[in-house]
Amino acid sequence: MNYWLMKSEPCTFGLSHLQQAPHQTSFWDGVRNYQARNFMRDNMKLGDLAFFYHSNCQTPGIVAIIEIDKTAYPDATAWDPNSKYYDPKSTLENPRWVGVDVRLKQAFSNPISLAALRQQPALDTMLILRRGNRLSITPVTPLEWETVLTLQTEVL
DNA sequence: GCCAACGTTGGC
DNA sequence: GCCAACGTTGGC
Repeated sequence: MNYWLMKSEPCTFGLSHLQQAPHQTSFWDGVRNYQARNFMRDNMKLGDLAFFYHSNCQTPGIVAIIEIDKTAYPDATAWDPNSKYYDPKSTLENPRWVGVDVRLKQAFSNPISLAALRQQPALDTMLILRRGNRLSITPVTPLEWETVLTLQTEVL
């Protein structure tokens, strides 16, 4: 099993959207970066766990744990001319972009802020904390995963 | 709103 | 294949 961190702007798709989705499950669409796509397409397995990270908002940070509910399949928003994710180079025969289904596993009652993550020396290696990193999907090591969990004081 | 850092594009 | 220009990201 693998661990991941998946980043989203809460005004576009945040924890509240996922909580209100049927079965608290949603297609993770709109990824338009090849490296992030390759992680989803090639490495994400059913049952993998990911941190749900809110970016570009008042308090950036990890707000929940989500689980990969369905492995990668074509992202239909790339075919929709009315979508802001439209990409004319993605065809039905040769889809360029993919997404996965994610299911909410645990919403943190106390989200772990970016500032709190930065205070942890053990998390220096986390890609999300690396200077200039912009990848919306990044792998997380088991050690990093456990370290983040220890910061989550609220148990259930 | 600012700006550093990065990815993508396209001319050559 | 190089690289300048441009667009985007995202913390602050």
